[in-house]
Amino acid sequence: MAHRQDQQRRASIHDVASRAGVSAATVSKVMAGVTTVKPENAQRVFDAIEQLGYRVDPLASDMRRAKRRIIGAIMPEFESEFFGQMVTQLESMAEQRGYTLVAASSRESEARETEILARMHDWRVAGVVLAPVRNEHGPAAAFMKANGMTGVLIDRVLCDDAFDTVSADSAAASAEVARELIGKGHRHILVVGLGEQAATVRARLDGFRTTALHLAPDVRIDVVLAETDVEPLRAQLRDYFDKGEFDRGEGRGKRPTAVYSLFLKGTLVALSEFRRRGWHCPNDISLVGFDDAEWMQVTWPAIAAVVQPVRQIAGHAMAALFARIEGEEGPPTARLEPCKVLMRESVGSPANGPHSANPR
Amino acid sequence: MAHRQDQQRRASIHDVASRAGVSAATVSKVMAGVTTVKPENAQRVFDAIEQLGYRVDPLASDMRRAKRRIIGAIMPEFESEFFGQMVTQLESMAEQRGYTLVAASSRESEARETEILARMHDWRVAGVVLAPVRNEHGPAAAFMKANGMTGVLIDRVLCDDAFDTVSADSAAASAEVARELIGKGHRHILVVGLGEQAATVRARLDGFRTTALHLAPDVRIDVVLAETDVEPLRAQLRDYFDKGEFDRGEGRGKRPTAVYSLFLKGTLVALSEFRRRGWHCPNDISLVGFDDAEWMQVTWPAIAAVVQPVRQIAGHAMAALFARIEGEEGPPTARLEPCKVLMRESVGSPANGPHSANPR
DNA sequence: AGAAACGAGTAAATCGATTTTTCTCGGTTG
DNA sequence: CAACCGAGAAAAATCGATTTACTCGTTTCT
Repeated sequence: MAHRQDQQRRASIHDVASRAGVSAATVSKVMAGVTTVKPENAQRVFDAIEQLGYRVDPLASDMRRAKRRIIGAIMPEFESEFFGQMVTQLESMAEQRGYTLVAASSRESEARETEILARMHDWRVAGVVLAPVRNEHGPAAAFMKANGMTGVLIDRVLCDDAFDTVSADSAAASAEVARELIGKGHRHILVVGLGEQAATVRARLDGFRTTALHLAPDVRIDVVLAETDVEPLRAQLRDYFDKGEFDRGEGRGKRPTAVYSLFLKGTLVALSEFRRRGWHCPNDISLVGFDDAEWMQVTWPAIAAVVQPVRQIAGHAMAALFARIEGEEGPPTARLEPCKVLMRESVGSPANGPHSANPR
Repeated sequence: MAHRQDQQRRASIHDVASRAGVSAATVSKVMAGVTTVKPENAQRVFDAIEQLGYRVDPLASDMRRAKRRIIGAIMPEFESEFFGQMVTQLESMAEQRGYTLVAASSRESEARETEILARMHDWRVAGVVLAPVRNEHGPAAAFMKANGMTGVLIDRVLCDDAFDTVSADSAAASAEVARELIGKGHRHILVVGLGEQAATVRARLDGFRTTALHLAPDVRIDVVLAETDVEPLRAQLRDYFDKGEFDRGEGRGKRPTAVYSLFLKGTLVALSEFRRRGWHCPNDISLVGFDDAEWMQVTWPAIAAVVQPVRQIAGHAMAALFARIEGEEGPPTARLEPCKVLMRESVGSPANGPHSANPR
């Protein structure tokens, strides 16, 4: 049972050394597993460590090396399942290698992002996993480049000439969504998105549009994109539905029969706008959203969604990062991880629905 | 424009000192704002800092002090909105005071919780915000006590004899839920919960039961509690509904007319069980859940929920923690922050619903 | 005038570990 | 018998900032 100092200051390597009757250097060697130590002395050191409850101070230990055993992670936010899972994954992988993960949220601000990065640079982190607010061309990536930091970009990126990137294959997933919707007979689809500048949103939109037009050249695709905030998007969406003549009961001539949201918040906004109008899925309108969430399969109806492979993204990001930390050279890689599209009840065929604006 | 060393090793305080033609001690004093420095020298120091792009190494800076400017935060998980917001808040408050927040997730395991805590102790963090997996009597709190660590307990706690605690006033909120449900005429209510050992779950259950029985002594309250995992709860819940004679169409004699979930996951489980049976809220059954989530107000129907005051909890936790760090003495305080109860559409009156098991 | 006080600054110790260099001692070799 | 070798361990340097203790001048007070 090792409890000596209790709330006093903790034992240092010198305390261990003097108790074992050797020098601090020897203790260090024993802990590092160097073999040129007499077994007898090694045993005395182990005993002393045990008795004093000694543990290495990671701060002091890191002092001398240029790269500290710390990994920084910068996420746009912590509130969503996606980034929550991402941090959890990253944390456990960093831990496995004896690194400490320090996570910070940029709160969707590029200025803050750069600030955090500068602070992490101050800490001389070994590497950074950056999920940029917009895309790979922001000031944060530039900062990393300018300061020779080691890092990996994830999520809202496609590829970069300086850093490895890992993200979901948005384009492929969107193409599949397009196939599904077109296949079900939808010919007028509204795409809503948030974050006009996000690399992923662009890829999702293009992937969807290309495939949809290819499969059904007569399809009409409307787009409502907002820059950053959710409220402008809500306003624009409301406007879109108000200005169109969808509520005049002319049947399905003008009103979209399906909505594809490129972002989780967009799905929420679309849903709440449907509610405001008394529209139900899938009878009045179909809905698919990028990004899955736990609640989507328990609501009525269950919401169809594109599931991002969080584990894979985190795994490959960390693998790439540690490879670079260990000195791997070579051109940056750009990885795209395949998504799963879960077609749930919120998607139906336009033929089945009344597509009227009157609930019940 | 300060970019000299680029990817080389960064400037240290000695580099600044030699460039300014003073000693390192003087540089340190200038940065600390000590007034006994000749303005001329101070200026030279500032210039050198500017030119070299010098920034203090927080690691080295912390080396000498017993308590480092690091705050540890341990949450049961990162995936939920609640803890996500909590971490975001804690982070920004730590930052404001020039501290770095290191967040870790115990993944609902007490063993991991203690491990993380030990690692944070190694880092000699100035303080810890611990959201324990179960309650204030776990091994983690004991570890903190035994090692004289400074800390605050939040969320799944009531009060403690060694640490300040801050949590939502679960009992009061549950009492309000009881008032609402009883007021609407419900006389047979099912309470579902997860985490039998969590301090908060107990408080929520007791608060609800006491008030409900007080207002309507004839009320029947059934309880389905599962220990830790969500799957056993789902099984128990299914069992509960199967064994009862609720599906036999005997009207509202035996079937509960409302469900109160004590935990977010419980709300999801309840909802999915309703779906499986084709029950709709609020016509077939009413639902209120502890813990709010963004999606709850956009689904159809919107789910009634108890909103925890995350900001207040985080704020008071940090205030208490920093007070202790700065040496405040005195007995530990136990704070209960008031919740808001949002009665949304998922709650109705039993008189209005068919309470039949057949949907549509 | 001499002592005390003060202003401005520096060298050196310190924090706790790691790493390089140096030293010691027993044994071997020429 | 001196030179050499090598295992094992101690001493010292290092990492970068802070802090203590101390050194000069200069001014002020008695």
